[in-house]
Amino acid sequence: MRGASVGDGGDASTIRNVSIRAHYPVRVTAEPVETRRGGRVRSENARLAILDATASEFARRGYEHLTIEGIAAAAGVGKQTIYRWWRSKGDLVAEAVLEDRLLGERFHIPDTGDLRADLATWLGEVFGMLAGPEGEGLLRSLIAAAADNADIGRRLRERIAGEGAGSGEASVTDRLRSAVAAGELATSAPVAEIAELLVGAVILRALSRTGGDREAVSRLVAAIVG
Amino acid sequence: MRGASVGDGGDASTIRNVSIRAHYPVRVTAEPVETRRGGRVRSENARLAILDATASEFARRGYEHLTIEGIAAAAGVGKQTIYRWWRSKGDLVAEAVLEDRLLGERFHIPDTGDLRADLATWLGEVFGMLAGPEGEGLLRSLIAAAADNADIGRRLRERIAGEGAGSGEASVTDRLRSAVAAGELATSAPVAEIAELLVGAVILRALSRTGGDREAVSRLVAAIVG
Amino acid sequence: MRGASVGDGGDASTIRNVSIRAHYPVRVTAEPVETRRGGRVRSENARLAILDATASEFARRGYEHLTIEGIAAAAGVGKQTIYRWWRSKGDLVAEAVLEDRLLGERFHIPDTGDLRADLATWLGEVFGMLAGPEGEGLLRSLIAAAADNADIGRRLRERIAGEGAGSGEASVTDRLRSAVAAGELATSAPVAEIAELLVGAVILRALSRTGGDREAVSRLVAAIVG
Amino acid sequence: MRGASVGDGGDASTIRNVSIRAHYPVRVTAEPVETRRGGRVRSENARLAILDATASEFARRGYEHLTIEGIAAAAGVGKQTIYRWWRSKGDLVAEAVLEDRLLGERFHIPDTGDLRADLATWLGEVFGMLAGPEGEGLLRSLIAAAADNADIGRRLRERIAGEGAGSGEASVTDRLRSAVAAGELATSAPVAEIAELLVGAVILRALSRTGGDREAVSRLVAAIVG
DNA sequence: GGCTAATCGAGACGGTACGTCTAGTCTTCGG
DNA sequence: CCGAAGACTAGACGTACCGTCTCGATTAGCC
Repeated sequence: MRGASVGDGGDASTIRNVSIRAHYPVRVTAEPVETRRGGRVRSENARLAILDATASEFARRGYEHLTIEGIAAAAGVGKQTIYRWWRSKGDLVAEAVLEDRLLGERFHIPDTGDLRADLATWLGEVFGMLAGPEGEGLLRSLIAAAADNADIGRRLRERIAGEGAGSGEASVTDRLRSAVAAGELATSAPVAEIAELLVGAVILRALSRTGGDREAVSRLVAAIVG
Repeated sequence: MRGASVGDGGDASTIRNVSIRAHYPVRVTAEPVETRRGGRVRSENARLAILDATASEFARRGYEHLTIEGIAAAAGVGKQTIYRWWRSKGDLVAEAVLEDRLLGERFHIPDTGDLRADLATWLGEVFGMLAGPEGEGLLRSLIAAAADNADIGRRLRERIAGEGAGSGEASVTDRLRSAVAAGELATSAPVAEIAELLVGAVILRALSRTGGDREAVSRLVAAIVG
Repeated sequence: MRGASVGDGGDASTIRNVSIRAHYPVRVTAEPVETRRGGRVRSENARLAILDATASEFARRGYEHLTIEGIAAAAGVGKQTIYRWWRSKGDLVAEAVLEDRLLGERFHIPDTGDLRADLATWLGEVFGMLAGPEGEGLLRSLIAAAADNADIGRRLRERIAGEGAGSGEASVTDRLRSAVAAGELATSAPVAEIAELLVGAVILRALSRTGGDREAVSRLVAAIVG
Repeated sequence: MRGASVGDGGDASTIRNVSIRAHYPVRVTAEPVETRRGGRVRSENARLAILDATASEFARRGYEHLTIEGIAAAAGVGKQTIYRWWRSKGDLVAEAVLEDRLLGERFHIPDTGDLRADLATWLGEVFGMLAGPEGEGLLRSLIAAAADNADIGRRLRERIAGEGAGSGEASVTDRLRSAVAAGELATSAPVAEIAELLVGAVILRALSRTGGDREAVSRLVAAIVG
């Protein structure tokens, strides 16, 4: 299936993020960058089409079966346009993760004031997602991607366990800090470590296909913030 | 590079394990198994050569760059002999993991009587292995393999976090139980959950390429068995 | 599709021909052959099943796509039973041709007393067969077989052009001789050469996919026995 | 044995013929061909290397044992480049025959003014070639190829028996016409049929491995142009 | 009736080649 | 110079057969 051609009208008005690599016309930083001489500028349309295609192909086929050719076809783009700006599919997926095209709101953790309940709710949701058919392979695909590409690994950790996850999404660490502020957790509580252990357990469950019922969830919560 | 041919002299005297699939002459169980009619029996030599080659290729190139052709060549075996007995490289690696060809003693956890110290030692070693060049990709490759193949995921969990890891290797859970028996840990301690959280954290560290110094290790230990 | 097993009841009562190779129980020649000691005798059932399967597979798929495995399966026979008695599929087809399993009556030439008319009839039939869907590939497959295997080539020539074609089938040469005897052709007529030229033309037409209408046929006949 | 890589420098200055298929830059016809948009053009270097390799492999191993992989390796070309432009080895050989890479001057027929002598000379040479070791399999391989592929069959017939054989090579028909013009043969002589019968006889001799001494040759000539 | 020996169906073995797919690079045209 | 298109070399994929090598099970002739 071949997507419609992107065209290249140049109406790059909907820039959503900043590219990782240099030689990009629209930038946040003000540095002039070796003042390019002549030549057509990079097409923002193409870039977005590629990232969109990456996200949808990733969701559809998983990281392992992701192909550059498939992405190029789905994006209506030449392969070279991808290779010109990204070194590998790992890079590509890393940027898609960075732009929050893959995780979405799937790892949102609530804040009702009751930390243990919130953690249980969150874990329950995530485990449910793992069991479900649609999200079944998503997290595992992300894990495979992270195993392959350092940037993805780092970003995945920041996004879920880290602090200041960006994109307005609260991470587990953020929720724990909120609990400390609310007096639910001791000030001395090792917030970062707890988050790390919790997220690690989720990943292990994803890898071992071990579902988790309500009781398993509460036992896990009790073990870490008992 | 082509390995020497396996030959097939039939001197399969060093059987190390039991095959996963049926139709195999040497078995532990006494069941006669649908009494074969005709046909040469499966070559144990070929099976072992394939698993050995799988292990060494895996260590050398990682799961993603593992090729069936490479394994066949290294094992001195026809490709069909692999495809006859395993459906995919995932299956192949799963059996190699099952037969302890990949992990070896790398995740051995000591038992000196001091649980916290032992856990710290173990975490330190594992983190060190992650940082080192040789084991650098090993765990991440195993994670990728587990993301791809359910059997590998399950087996990996059992082997490291599970109980009765088999092969005489003690798992984290085993060590924790020993601590409970020694009175170091309360009888009510959620042993399985602690092991899971700990192993999960290791996997997360592997994915995020986050090293861990001595202090980070002790903070992690304190957070979980403080 | 696997043919029913041949069984091996030993009721080899319907022997139709003599095997090419030695070590066969039923023979014309009386030589005792290195007096075998013990051992099971060759199964005539298996031999016939193999030749039948060869013929039907040949008709169905042609010489190029004939496979030993296919024949073995269709005959309900082990591959080794084929390799024990024939060296190649060429040998196998050669014996099938020898036993008239492939040509049948397809190249029968009539004898009405009018040589030219008979030749025209014969050529017309053969050309018609070439055009038809069923016999379309048959002659070409035989040609391919002959190109591959000397025995087949020789036998094919004998059977169609040669004298004493055996099997009660009259060859072109036989028909020409009959014409000489009837005074239709001069005693000095180069019978063998005429037959050769005629059959060669048929083969060339088969290879070049050149059909031949009634007129083309009579022109050919006129050119050779004008 | 792997041929040197073709490179692709674009110095395709020695174009020898016109490709069969479309989408090719160098053409005789002036038709603009659906005005290509983008895309690298077909490499003439690769095309020639493939056809050369086909010819040499054909001569060396014969049609049956010709392999696409062998040709690709000998031509220093990827397999896909072959499959992109030809559907089968039959197609490939057909184009090689079309470009006169296989027959060469081997079937050249002399014209001394004495038709019968010339035919005898020609037949003698061809039969000699059939007997010799180098050309032994060549004609039979071509026959096998023709049996497999219609284009080859047609072309083979044109080239040897047909008129206006192209490539400046005179065919048997051409020689017969010359004899008619010289008054050696009656104007009413069925030139085409005589050529066909003669060439057919040659093919039959090739298939049946029947050599032909001087006398056999003259008998054949006498039978057809007596 | 046991022994010896060669056959039978069956099917695993090391290999070769198939035709397809994708990687990453290179080359064309058009904007 | 960018971008779409698409040909290029390279090499792995999973399948089909090759011809060989065991298997257990028959089935003869000879003791």
